[in-house]
Amino acid sequence: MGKSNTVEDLFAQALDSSELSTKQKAVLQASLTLFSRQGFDRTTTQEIAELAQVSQGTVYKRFATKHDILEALIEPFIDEIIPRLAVDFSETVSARHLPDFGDYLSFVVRDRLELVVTNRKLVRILFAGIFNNQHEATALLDKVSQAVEGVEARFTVIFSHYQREGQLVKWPVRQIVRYTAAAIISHALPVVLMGDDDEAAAQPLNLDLATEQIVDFLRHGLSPATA
Amino acid sequence: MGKSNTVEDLFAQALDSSELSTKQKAVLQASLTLFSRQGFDRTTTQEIAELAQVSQGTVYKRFATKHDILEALIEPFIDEIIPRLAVDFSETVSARHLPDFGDYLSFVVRDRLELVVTNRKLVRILFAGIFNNQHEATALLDKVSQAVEGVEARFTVIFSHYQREGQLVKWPVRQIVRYTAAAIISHALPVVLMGDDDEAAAQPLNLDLATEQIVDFLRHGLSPATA
Amino acid sequence: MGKSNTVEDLFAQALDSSELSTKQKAVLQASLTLFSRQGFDRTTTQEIAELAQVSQGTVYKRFATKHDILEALIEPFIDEIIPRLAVDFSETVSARHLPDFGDYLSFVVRDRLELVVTNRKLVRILFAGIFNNQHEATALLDKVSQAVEGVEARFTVIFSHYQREGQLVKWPVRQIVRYTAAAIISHALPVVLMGDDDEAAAQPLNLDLATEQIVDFLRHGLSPATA
Amino acid sequence: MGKSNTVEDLFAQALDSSELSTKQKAVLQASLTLFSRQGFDRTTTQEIAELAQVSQGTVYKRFATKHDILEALIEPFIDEIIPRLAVDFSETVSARHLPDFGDYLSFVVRDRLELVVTNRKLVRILFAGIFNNQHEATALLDKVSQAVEGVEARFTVIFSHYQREGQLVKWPVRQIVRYTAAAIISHALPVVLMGDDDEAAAQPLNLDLATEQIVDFLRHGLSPATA
DNA sequence: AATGAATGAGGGTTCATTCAT
DNA sequence: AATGAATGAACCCTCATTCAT
Repeated sequence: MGKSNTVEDLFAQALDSSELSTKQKAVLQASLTLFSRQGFDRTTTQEIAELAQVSQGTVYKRFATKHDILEALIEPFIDEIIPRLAVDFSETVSARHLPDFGDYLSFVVRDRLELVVTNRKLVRILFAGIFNNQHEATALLDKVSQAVEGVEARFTVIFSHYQREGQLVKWPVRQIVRYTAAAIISHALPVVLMGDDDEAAAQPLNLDLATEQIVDFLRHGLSPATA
Repeated sequence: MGKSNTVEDLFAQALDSSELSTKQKAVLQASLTLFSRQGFDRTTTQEIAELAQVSQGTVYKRFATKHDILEALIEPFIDEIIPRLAVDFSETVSARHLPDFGDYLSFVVRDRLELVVTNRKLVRILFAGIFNNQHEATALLDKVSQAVEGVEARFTVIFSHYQREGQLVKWPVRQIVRYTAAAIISHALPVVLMGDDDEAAAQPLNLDLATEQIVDFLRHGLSPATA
Repeated sequence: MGKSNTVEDLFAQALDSSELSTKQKAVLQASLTLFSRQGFDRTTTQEIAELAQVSQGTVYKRFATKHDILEALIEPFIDEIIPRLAVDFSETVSARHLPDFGDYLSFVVRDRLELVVTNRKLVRILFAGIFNNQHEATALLDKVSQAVEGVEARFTVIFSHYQREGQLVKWPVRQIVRYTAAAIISHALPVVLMGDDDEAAAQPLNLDLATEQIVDFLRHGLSPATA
Repeated sequence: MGKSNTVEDLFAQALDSSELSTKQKAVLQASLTLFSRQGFDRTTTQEIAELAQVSQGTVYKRFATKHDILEALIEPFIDEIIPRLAVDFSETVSARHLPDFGDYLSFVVRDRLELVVTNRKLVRILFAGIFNNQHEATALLDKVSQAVEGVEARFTVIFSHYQREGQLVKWPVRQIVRYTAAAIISHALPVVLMGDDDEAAAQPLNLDLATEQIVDFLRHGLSPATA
């Protein structure tokens, strides 16, 4: 059981646990699919009911409004998974004490890629919300900011190790994180944007290859040699 | 002045030229603001009419449907500006024959950053559309793909120059473009996501600083030295 | 003791007797309170179930529809209590043979006031139904008419006694009854309309004083002297 | 032009004036009829639209909610007509200086009867609301109380005149008003409760006869002679 | 060209009622 | 007898779109 399981488990937990009946879970699953496919506003509760093979009334038995369904999907992701993963993650890394920055990068990049790809429907919904609503955008950016701050110290420790050993440029943590994230997203974005209708084609990303390329890039940059 | 004007001019042209009356332009401007602020689906034609200080009937005098307004905003950006800029840009670059890859990067990065920041409302609308609708997403990805292909040859020429001189790693054009774009977006995203309600605070990005950081990153990468 | 018990007993009987389980009685009691407080249409079966501390299914175990609950509350009042009271009452009066019209009035007025106040929740429901629905109104007016007709002969006998002795004006029975009822209602209405949420404050009517005032009015009228 | 015109004019004014279009007035008229016939809660906006020969959307063009329609009907009656009539009325009476209490009573009773009968639909709606909702009941009782207080002084003046001349019992104003109102209502109630579907049969009350009976009652009371 | 009243299809939501456990 | 999850018809309301002026 590697990192990948953890991610999936956390999400599965969020859906499975709770006192949700089978039908309520079907409602959430259908909503996830439809919100992701055609957007929150263009998804009718009728459609949700049909896909979940449930009556419209059942949709409203547990969730008072359509927006509550959205929150039921997003909140566990925002409020639990993101911060928890951040902590788990940095703990795991320190524990392993990866001596080589390349190994560290491989680990981080692969883990993040997997997280995004696994939850790509949710990521799509999240981003749609952010781009659609400046309030949501600000609110989310704040949450992310706080989550990052909460674990920034850990990263500082980790990074300073590699920096002392001359394996990592001495930039502020945030800047290093930013470019790492950007490189990851540049690979993840097409996967996130592409349709999921054929669930079989849901793994169009070669995780190993992508990781290798990103790490290559992050280690050596575009320039083949330092001036 | 210089490049910046070009971008603005092109967009202004797209709005001014046409046979649009003052009121119709007000409609487009109001739609741009509202779609960007609260999303296409959550913007009513009533709201557009009010912000444009126009009757609801007037909105429909020129545009048959609400979606037509969206297209009137996006299409010039997609169909004309992007490809034209790509061409203009590569022509300008070849013409100038920047001998140093760093200079080239500075030029490219600053130009792109400015493009995104200037048109951030439109960018927001575009991304919201993409994340909200898998069809739109696929369609747009295709268009971008084609646009890139159209100018790929030019980039190949430019890049091979720097590559021959040992200033640029010998990766495929697409990969170089991808990471360049990713680094740019990592700086542009917060600006795009932040609200525009206070137009005065609309330039929270230090263009020079951001350009410098990105170029720094793209030239030397995270690693301070090559193994 | 005395008349008051009769009224309450009759109503209590109507609820207790039947083959109603404890829970079913709780349903009726909760319905009475809620229908009276917020109206039949604005009371949900959910609310009834909650106030009765019973599941929604239980509500429907005994009563096929929500309207059946209403009928279960109203019908005993309409079909049994009103006519029976009318009979009991006129019998009691004849039996006692009150020689003075003032004494007769005191007896009648107090009895009626008590009846209305004791059953004010039901009265509220009844009136709401009447004002809300012209069919119900007509139907009820008919029933009341019939009930009155049924005992009109008795009243005629009683009244003619007082009329012969010069204690009562020689108006038709209906007219005498009408004004008596009107005077009673003018005192009972505020009590009926006021809220019952604080059951302790449920007796804001001084029965003795009200009776005295009404009798005073009915005996002497507004004019202090006859022309 | 007698009193009757004044009452009708006031109500007509309330509907006609305002900046209501023909269709909006039709909506109000249809709502008045339907609310009165079958109650507010059992009237659908669909039915209102149909009776008003208007689309459902039109109903909501001027009134944001169904409840707003109710208020648009009731508020002018409560907030303007009632207090205004009270003032107009007492002024008229003082001006005329009716020397005989019987004449005064005739005037008052006829005027009130006419008011209630003319606006019987509204009265029905008002009472339904009161009996259906304890909050509304309390609120309305307060308003009525205030309105009465506002003109109580005038009545005191008028009444004391008759009282000094031995034409009126020396009871508090409120009590005299109460029994007068009760007697009026006892005649008006059947008319209010009866259906209006056949508008031709809308005058089932002989105004002259009813007035005469009530005045008779109020002057001499049930007792043919004072002890 | 512009207006704004009018339309009506369709959406989110409620709630009386049913039924498997 | 009792439960409470499930149902689905119907309701209030919204909003893109039309059209007479």
